Amino acid sequence: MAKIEIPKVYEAKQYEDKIYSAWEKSGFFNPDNLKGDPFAIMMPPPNVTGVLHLGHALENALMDCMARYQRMRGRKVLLVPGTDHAALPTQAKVEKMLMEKGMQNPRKELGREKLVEKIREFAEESRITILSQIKKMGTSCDWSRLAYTFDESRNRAVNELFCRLYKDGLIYRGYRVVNWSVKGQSTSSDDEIIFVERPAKLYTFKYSSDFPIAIATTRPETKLGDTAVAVHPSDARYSSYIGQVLTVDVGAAKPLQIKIIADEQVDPEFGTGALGVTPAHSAVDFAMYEKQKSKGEPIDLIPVIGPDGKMTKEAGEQYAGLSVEDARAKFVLWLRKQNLLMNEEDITQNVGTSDRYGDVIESLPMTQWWLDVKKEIPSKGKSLCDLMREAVTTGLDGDSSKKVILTPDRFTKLYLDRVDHLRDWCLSRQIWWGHRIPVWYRGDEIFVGIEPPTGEGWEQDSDTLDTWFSSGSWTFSTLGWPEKTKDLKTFHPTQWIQMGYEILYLWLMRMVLMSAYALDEIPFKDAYIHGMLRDQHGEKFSKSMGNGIDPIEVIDQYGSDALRISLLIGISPGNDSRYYTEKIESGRNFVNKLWNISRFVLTSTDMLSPELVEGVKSQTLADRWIFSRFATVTKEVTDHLEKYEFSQAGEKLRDFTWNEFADWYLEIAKIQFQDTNYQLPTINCLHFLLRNLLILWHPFMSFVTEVIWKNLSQDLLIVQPWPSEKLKYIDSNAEQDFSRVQQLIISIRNIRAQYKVRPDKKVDIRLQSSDKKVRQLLQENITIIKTLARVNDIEITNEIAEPQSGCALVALEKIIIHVMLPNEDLESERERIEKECQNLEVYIQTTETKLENKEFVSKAPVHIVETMQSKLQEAKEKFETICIQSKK
RNA sequence: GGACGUUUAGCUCAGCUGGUUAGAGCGUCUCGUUUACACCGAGAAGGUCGCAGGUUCGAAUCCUGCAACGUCCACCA
Repeated sequence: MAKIEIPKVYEAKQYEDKIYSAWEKSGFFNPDNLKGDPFAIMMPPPNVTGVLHLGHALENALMDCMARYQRMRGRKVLLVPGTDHAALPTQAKVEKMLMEKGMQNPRKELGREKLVEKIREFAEESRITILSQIKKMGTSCDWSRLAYTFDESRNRAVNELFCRLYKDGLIYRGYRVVNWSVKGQSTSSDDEIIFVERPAKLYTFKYSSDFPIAIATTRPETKLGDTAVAVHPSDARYSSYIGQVLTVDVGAAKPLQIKIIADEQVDPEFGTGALGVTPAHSAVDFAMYEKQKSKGEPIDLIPVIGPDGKMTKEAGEQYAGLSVEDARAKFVLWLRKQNLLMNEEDITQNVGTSDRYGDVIESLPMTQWWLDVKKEIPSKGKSLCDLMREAVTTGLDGDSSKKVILTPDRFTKLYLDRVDHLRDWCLSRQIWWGHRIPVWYRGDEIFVGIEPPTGEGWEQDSDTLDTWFSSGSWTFSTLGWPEKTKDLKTFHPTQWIQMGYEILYLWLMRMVLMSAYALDEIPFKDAYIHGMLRDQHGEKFSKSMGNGIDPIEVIDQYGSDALRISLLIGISPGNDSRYYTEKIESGRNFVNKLWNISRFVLTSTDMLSPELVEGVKSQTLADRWIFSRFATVTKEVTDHLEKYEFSQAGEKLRDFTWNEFADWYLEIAKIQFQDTNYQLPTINCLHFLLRNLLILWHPFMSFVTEVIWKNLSQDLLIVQPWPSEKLKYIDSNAEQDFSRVQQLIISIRNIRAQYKVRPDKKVDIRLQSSDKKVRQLLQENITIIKTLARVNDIEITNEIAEPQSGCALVALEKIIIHVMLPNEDLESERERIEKECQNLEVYIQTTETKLENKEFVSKAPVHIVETMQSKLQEAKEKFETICIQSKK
């Protein structure tokens, strides 16, 4: 059989694309071609606002590692790929691009149809890029089930959900205060507001000179729409005024009717302890407005700011049409002139801004579509909030099999806190890129339905739905819901999902809500929450910082596997991690190491028949040792992966591969090749271990393992069965014995290095042990010791010999090593021994003290005490031989 | 104002339910062109585990307090 030619260096670029197509062609990405219990993972669909960044590379690494592991474990794995149309962010992005190209107002200039077309073009381009990037990352997803949050079947799911929720009375149309972006000319949800700190002025004033209560505000211009003053019910200063209505004229269109109301939420300590209530322009004040209404003591609501961000007619002639800032200045000036302004104070305040348009969010009253999260669902007797709470605590309906487990656990608490603070969700957006609200109007008539109504004159609501409304149904809309498909039955609820903590509220909660409502199911059993990827200084990656890194460039340079392994190792769930060049270089180095390990195994041995590999028989100590270690590591890696401890699994596997298999076993295999008795079994061991290592590594480094595998088998690695925990290989005697030999070799190397013995110079040694078994062990492994420690002559003896001059002395457990130094250096040898003796003395002393402590001996577990005793004994023996003997 | 996270070797981080003399990668130092690999090999140096208390026979690990950094939340108008 011809020898195999394998290049010295693994060039990832040459193989990756070919391997990916081979996988695709094989059909194993599609669970229909697999057997076993279903295991579904839904890919968090990347937004088509842009292309993938390093964070996505981390996500793909996590998902694909899990998918491949489960597939090899014999599960019917479905990983659904997809993208998100990201309604408002995408429209905002395209509008911005159009404006940069010179357009003033894209919506006006293009109109609905043309603008949507522009956005679609952009989105399609992004989608195509994203999908190809996912392939570059090696993600083993089922492309036949590719989904898009904005495609037809997802639209059907969205409409169906909307209609059901409407029929259950959970979706309603209401005139309420919304978060309004003037720049974006649209509402946004509470979750899409970013609070930024900025300096502001807190003005304290009275509405009129005879008004009994002063109020404080940072938004004086909104006070033109005040209809109440709220005080704390137990605030003695103001209690006598509660219930009174006072009329003031501050220059608004009509004199204001200010009612003094009591509200628990007012902080008597802040400002004057009285709050000017502007129901139209504050969510908090609006809540008071509603409270008053339900109490039967209504107050008015006067919008003084319009959707264009300008003051309205209600604000009064002199203010109408002014910008908020101008109106504020003018109103403050007026207050000052009237001598009503009592104080001006610089403070910092948190102001909400639109996450996409960046402008300050105005609170305005508008008629919008809302989802009531607190209202009882007729058929269930509980609210959507209740369902969300149940899903992570008791399980839905108290069924613990319907419980979502978050990893790490601490996110459960954050989730629950959030559920408690949830307010009704504003669903409608005044943008055009998105699922159009399935509601039609004709005069006063309203029609809500999946299909448009029949008859003349109906007009569909021009608004679209919040983008998260469609992503919320992702786990089941991707499986064909509302049809009762086979996929839905097989794969829902899904098993596992991963996502960053930044979308825990935005997405995870909404998926739980939708799934619990529509299917009475949780969307997934396990959610793994990962941290954010940051740059080397711990800064967020961002466009404006210019520190972005293109994952595809990294893959081009270092390979997909190197990127993957460097993202997976050294992370812990929920915590941020840093990305830097050294990390990926060491990933690349390891990939190459595995490549060269394989190169050695494959080129230095002829190809073997599979039968021979299966019938492997380990013979030597080294064989038994490496098999035992392999079995232990297999079990550890499996256990870690079962617990989603990717990093630890990878680390253990790397340590085994590099520090044990390559550094020790491979070197010993070279020695065993020299002996015809061991040659064949050694080759066999190498092949067996290589095969299994490739399997264990496959979830972490899919490409390179598959490339190497080609040399071993006709079949693809992707569906090879995961090695069962070959516990029969575990051999603690072999591990102990081998470790003795290792210690010995390391000690000799150590002495050689210390005394600068040239590498080509072999030394003579004498090994003394009173233990017959140990002497036998040394004798059996004498060739290994000679070769790896570069030793010429070894004398193994029972006799306690006087150390000769020019000889270094090292004591190991049950072995004393005499290394004959070619160049005598008595001075440094004495120093070395003295240092060693000091260490031993300290250790012996502290250990003896511990063991003399009766409480320790009586209370500590037996094995701890026993280990300590034997360690002490050993140390004492060492001390005896080295320190006392050498002093003679 | 709350909540959460982080603080371990020069750097980046592991260390699960408390138990051998605290680990890894990178970097540093010394030596090395041994036919798998210099994207390598051999060896070494380097840590009072943020601070102060407490619980315990025993604490990096559990409890309390404090500090620094970070993140999220909240209506301080």
